[in-house]
Amino acid sequence: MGGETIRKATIDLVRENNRALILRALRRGGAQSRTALGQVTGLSPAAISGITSAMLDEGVLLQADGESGTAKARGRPQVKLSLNPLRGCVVAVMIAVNRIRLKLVDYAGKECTESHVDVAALEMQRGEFIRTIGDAVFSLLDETLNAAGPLSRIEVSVQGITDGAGEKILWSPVLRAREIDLARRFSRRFGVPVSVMNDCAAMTEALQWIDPPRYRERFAAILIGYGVGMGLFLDGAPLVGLRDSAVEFGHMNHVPEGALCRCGRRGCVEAYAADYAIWRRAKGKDDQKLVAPPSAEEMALIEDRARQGNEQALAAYREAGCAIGFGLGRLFALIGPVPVAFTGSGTRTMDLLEEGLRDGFEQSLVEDLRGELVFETLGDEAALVFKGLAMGALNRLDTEDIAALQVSS
Amino acid sequence: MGGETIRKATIDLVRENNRALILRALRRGGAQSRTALGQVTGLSPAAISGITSAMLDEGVLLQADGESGTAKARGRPQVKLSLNPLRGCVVAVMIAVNRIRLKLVDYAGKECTESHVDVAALEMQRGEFIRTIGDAVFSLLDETLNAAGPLSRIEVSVQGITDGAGEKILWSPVLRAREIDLARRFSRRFGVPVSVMNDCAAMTEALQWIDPPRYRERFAAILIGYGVGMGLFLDGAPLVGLRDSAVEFGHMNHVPEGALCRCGRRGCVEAYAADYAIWRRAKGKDDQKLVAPPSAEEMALIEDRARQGNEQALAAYREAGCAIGFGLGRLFALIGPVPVAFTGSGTRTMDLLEEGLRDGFEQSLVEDLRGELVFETLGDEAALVFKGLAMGALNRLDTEDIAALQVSS
DNA sequence: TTTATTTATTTCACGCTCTGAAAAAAATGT
DNA sequence: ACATTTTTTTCAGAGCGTGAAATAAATAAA
Repeated sequence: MGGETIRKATIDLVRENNRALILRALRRGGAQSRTALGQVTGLSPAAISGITSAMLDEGVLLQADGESGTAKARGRPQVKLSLNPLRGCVVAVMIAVNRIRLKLVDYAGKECTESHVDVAALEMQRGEFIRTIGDAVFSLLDETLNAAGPLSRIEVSVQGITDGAGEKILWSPVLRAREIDLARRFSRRFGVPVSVMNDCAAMTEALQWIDPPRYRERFAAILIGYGVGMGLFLDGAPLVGLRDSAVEFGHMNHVPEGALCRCGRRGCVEAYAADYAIWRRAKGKDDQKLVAPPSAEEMALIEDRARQGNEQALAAYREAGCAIGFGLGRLFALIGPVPVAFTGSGTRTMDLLEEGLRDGFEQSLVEDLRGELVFETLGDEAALVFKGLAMGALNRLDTEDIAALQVSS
Repeated sequence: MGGETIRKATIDLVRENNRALILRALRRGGAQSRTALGQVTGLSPAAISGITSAMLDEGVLLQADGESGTAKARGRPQVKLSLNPLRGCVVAVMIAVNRIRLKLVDYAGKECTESHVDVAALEMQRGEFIRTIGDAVFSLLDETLNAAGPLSRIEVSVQGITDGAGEKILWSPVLRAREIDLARRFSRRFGVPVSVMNDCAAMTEALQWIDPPRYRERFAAILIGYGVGMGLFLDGAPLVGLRDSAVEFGHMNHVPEGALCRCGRRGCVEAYAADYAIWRRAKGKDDQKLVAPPSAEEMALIEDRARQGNEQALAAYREAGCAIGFGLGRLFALIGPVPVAFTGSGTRTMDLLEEGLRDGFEQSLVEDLRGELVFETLGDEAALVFKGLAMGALNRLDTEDIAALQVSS
């Protein structure tokens, strides 16, 4: 309301805005006729006609010349327009512990090819690491051949902290190097825009496309597993810090002077809710001693024990849930209640966490006015992250590159 | 980046945007020549000429016909344009405990008249309360006579919770009634748009105008006194909840199962940092018992005692600061570090709070990466609130009413 | 098979925007 | 009185969306 930086508007801005409007309608609603686009966007038939014919010429759109979907209607049949898959493609890169996964998605949003590289990233030098990813992208492009258009964007996700501009990895628990300027290095090598984002931020972009009624203006995505991460979507965009990717829910303090966290401080949410925290609590270890990250098998053992009624294991899950619940309560105290999506390996035991979670939430909740805690648990976080990376990249491609009017034409 | 709802753009949008741009330049930079406006906005001389001549005709702008500020320059002298004070006026209403204060500000931003009504708001019925404020606005308008233009907007602030749309007071500690729909009632009586906002939200709007270099994109305003409130400015606009005014920093949990708060829950920041919390701690009272709000004299007594080295009093201030420090650390964990402005009666003892504040902040801080805690203490909160109300109202008047092109013309 | 009807899309005149260049205005210097 | 300098206005030009009319492409009816 107060201080958005307004910029000068020219006539071009109108066209760019309306081009983006039409692209978004097609991306969200799939192939549509010009008439349908007119209804969705509110633009006049004349405007739709002008804009789409330009985009057809540019090779951005495709006209469904063949059959008409709506047969035997009375008048002239609608001709459906769709995004041209060959207009370009984006590559989504997900950096995980010891494995880099890649997917290539065409302009229409279809996943074409994928690959992965197993690497000991924690032991790699910055240069080698960057080269490895670059080579993997190159191979994937090679493999795709002519199944998709030319590379248009690369989008990278990583667990950890990226910079606010989406250019660098500042720090990641899965990497040894710091301050890795992926964007500059890759955009030089591939000649296309490159962004880096936190994996939880990528998940929020995905949720928006997967379940728009629920995840619309404001919502949060929480990843529980090796650590605890959060992506926050606020007023139509992922919240990103001015200097870094912000949203360090896992390292928000839960209890002053509380349990020891990997980060060296005490009482972080993560020190109660991450794998290692649950494990050490269930094992009755000193919560002021750090433990090595437990394996999936070890966590399964703890889970079994809890399900068999072991008090200490149950308490570990309860306290983990409680830390998250208090954290959510504190978040809601600051930005109001928002729907939450949980993912990650830690959500396998969501039923064990839930009691503590609701308990902690209730205790830290401000007012009964504030509405209920609305959350759901989503399975495969990797699929979410990829979806978010791809849709984010395509969306930026639409608005920044394709909707934008070329200076020379 | 992801999902801003784009709307259809027409040619009118361009004009409206550029009109708003020029109005903002004049409001921020004071009277300026057309040339200067061109440099600030980036618009061509032709565009500036067209827009300003329309606004002069409409009576929005005023031309400084008399002397030229920059004498004896070589060429044709610049003619300064300014906002026409008589274009309209706004009334800012600040609802405080037992006193309602009003200021009338002309379109150019000058405070014209002010008044106040002493009322026992806590004992008033909804209808009587609304009528009392309305009458006060009426009297103020009467008193102003022709010193300002016609009433264009009313902006009301209140301590407590307003709705997200800025129409109702949902709950306030200084009022008995709930769900007071001021906007509808007043806009019917006065025939102008009316907004209601939380007092801390108003302060953020003020900070933006008072010290733009420091308070630009993101910052927080914290009011310490009878209670603890916060206004959060995020990406160019005050953060407001979807259903209510959100940002309940004072009732964000500090310690699970902690001290008893006025709100009935335990461990809220306010239960450590508000007047009554400091008082009861310094007096060695049970922190699980609520106490009546201490008077200014009683608080001064506690302050004296602390300054004389009384351990218990010092601890009260230290713990109050600590609660705020932890709260800030948690806020920063979620949205990244932002500059903070403190106001309110509680800041008289900022020196006593500061040690605990920095201590708590350090303990809850995530990384040394995250930058230092930058804050300042500002004196008179009422002045800030009024400034915020007035500038907010004028800004909305500019963008929503004056920049907007009339349908019939 | 031909004609009427219906619906989708395109075309065109119009009014609006900003821009760039040229013209006009208003001061000072010579 | 004329040249110079700077500000402001004017005007042609290109681009945009709109609304109305024209065109296209199908089915239903004759």
